[in-house]
Amino acid sequence: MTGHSRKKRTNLRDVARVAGVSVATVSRVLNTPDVVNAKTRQKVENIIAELGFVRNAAARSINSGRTKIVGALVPTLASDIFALTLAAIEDQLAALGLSLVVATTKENSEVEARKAQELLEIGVEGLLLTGRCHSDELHDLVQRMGTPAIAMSCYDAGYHLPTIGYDNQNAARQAAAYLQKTGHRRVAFVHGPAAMNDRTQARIAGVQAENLDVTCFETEFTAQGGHAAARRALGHGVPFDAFLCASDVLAYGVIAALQSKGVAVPRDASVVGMQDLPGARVTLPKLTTVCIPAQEMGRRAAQALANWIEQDQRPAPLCLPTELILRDSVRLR
Amino acid sequence: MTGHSRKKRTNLRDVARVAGVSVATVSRVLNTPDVVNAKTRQKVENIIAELGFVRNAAARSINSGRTKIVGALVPTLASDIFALTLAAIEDQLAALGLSLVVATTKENSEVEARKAQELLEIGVEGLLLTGRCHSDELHDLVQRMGTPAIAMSCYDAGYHLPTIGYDNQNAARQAAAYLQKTGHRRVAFVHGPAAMNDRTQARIAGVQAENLDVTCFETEFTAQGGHAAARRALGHGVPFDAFLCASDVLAYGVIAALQSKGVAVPRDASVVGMQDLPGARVTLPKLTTVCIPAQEMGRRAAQALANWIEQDQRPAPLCLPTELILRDSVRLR
DNA sequence: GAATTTCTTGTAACTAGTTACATTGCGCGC
DNA sequence: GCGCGCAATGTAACTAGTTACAAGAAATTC
Repeated sequence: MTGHSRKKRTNLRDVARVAGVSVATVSRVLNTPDVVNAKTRQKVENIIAELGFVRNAAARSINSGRTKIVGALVPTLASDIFALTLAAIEDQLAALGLSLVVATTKENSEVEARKAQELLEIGVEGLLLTGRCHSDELHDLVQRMGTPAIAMSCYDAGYHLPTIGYDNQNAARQAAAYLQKTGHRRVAFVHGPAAMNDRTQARIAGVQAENLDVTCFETEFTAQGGHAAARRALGHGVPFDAFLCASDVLAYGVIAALQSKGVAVPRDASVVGMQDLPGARVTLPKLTTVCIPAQEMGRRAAQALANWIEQDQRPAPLCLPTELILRDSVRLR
Repeated sequence: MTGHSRKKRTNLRDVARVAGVSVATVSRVLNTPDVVNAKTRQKVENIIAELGFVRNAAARSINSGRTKIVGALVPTLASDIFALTLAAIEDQLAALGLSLVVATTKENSEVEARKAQELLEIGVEGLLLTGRCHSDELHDLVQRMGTPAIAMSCYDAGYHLPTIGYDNQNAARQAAAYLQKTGHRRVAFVHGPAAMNDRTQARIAGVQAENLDVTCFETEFTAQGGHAAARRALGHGVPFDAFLCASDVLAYGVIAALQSKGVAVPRDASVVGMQDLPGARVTLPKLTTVCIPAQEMGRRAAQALANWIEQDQRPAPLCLPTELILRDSVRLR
C-alpha cells in the first residue's frame, strides 16, 4: 500500500473464488484454453467478463521473465524523421505482439544512459538505439544485462552492436557527387548540431569527400534553423552555387529563405535535401533529395529485434540503400 | 522458463547473499538508504555495482501496485502534431518520474480498445486519449478499472472524462471569420478524414458557422493530400477566394499546388492553416494560421494526469486558447 | 471387471521484490 | 547490574500470477 487508498483491482484469485474453481484453472483458461473442459472454460470466461478482470502483466512477467516490451531511445520525438521511423517500428512490433516504450535522449548520452537503465528496470526485452555514439555506461549496461540491442540510422559492420541503417557518409556523398557532376562548385552544407552526433559527422565527411568547395553551416535541426543558416550563407561574400542540406526539413527553410531574398531556386542556387520526407514532393520547386529509407529501416529493425528476442538470433548488420531522387530543385549547369 | 535458455539476471537475493546481508537490507539500501548503517550501505552499494544489479520493476510493481508508466493512445506517430504533443508529454512525464508508452490507433476505435486493454495489462497508471470519439468498450474498461484517463485535443466540459485541449470548432471559426472580414467569400475547406474524427467534424462545423460559401474537400492528412485536394479544387469551376486548411501540413501542400499551377498566394487565392507548426514560419509566403497550443496541451495533460495519479485529484476540464497568427498568406481584399 | 491411459482439475511451490514485525546489540540512566 | 530506548538488521509473509506435480474421474483396453 502506498498510503492513499488505491483500491486493488480484481485478480485471478477473485475470479477463481467466484467461479468456484482453482487459480490454476483460471490461469489455464487464459493461457491454454484448449486443455480446459469446455463447460468450465465457458463459466470462467463469463466470470472474467462479469468482473472485468484484466491480467496483471507485471505478475505475469515475474514468472515468465517476459514483458513483451521493447524500448526505443531517440534524440527527440518532435522531428519528422524519428516520428516516421517510430511509427513503422510501433506498427511492426504490434504485429509481432510486442509493445513499444519510447524515451528521448535530447542527444545527451548521460540522459540516454539513465533512460536506458529505466527501460531495463521496466523490463524491456530489447533496445533500439539511435546512432553509434553512446556512453560507456550504456554499453556496459547492455553488455551485462545481455539485452538485445540494435543501433539504427547508421551502418558499421564492425560495431559491437548490430547496426540496421544506412551509410550516412555515402548518402551525403551521393548528393555532393551529383552537385559536382551538374557543375556546381561552391556548396553550402547546412546541418544540425554535429557534437555527439555521429550521423551528422559522417554526412559532413561524405560531402567533403567530393571535390567541391564546401562551407559548413551548423544550425538548429528545424526548418527555421535552415532558414537562419541560409540567410547567414547569403551574407557570406561569394555566393553559393548550391545548398546541400543534411535534412529535408532544413531544406524547406533554406528554400524559403532563398526565395524570399530573391534568390530563385534552382535558377540562382540549387538546393538538395536528405531523407525524402513526404513533404519533399510538395515544396516549390519539388525537392531533389537523397532518399533515406526511414520506415523500411524501422520495420527491419523491429523485425530483427523481435527475432533476436524470440529466437535468440542476433541479426547481421544491415545497410539499406539510399537513393538520389531527382526533382526540380537543382539546376543543371 | 520459456524453454530457450533465458539466463536469469542477478536479483536482489543474489546481492544479499554476496554482500552477506538479508534481502530486506538490500531492499532498504535501494528504497530508504538513510535507515541503513553507512558501512553496510556502502558494502551493499559496491556489490550492486559489481554485480550490475538492475531492479526488476515488475516485481516491484506487484507489491507497490505502481508501475510509474502512463499510456498514450494517438491516431498515428507519423504526424507532426502528435509527435510534437507527445514530445511535450514525454518531457513533462519524465520530469515527474513517469514513463510513457505510446500506442497508435489508426483512427480505429476497435484497435484503440484493444491497445487500451494491453496498456492496462502492462499496468499503466493513467491514459491519455485523443479526442472524444471512443468505443463503449474503451469507456467500460476505463470505468471499471478506475484508471485516470484524460481526453486531449478537444474540449467538452460535459464529457465523462476530463478534456484538456482546445475548442476545435472555435479555432476553425476564428480562421473563417478572419477570411470573411478580409473580404473572402468562396472558401475551400481542406480537411482530413472526418469519419470517426470528432476534431475534424468540429472544425467543419466551425467553418460553416460563418457566413461563407464553403466547399469541403476531404483528403489524406498529409502535405500530399493537401496538394491533391487543391488540384481538385482548382478544377471545380468557379475559382475559390481562399483555402482554409484543417492543418498546416495540408496547407503546405495546398500552397505548393496553387503556386505550381500559377495561382499566386495570396494574390490570386489566400491560404490559412491550423496548428502553427514550426514550419509555418518558413513557407513562402509565410503561413497565416490558427495557433493550436499542442505542446502546452501536452505539458498540461501530462501534469494533470500525474496529479490525478499521485494525489487522486481529478483535473477540471481545460480549454486552452487558440489564436489567429497573421502572416503573409492571406490577401486583404 | 481390473488395469491402463487420458482428461481435467487442484495443491502448493515458485518468481523478485516489499514490508510488518521480531530480534539483536549497544549506549545510557539510575 | 538492570531495564529502557533506539538503531540496525533479519525473518517470513505478502503481492498476482505461472506451472510442476499429484490426484481423482472417466474412458479405453484386455
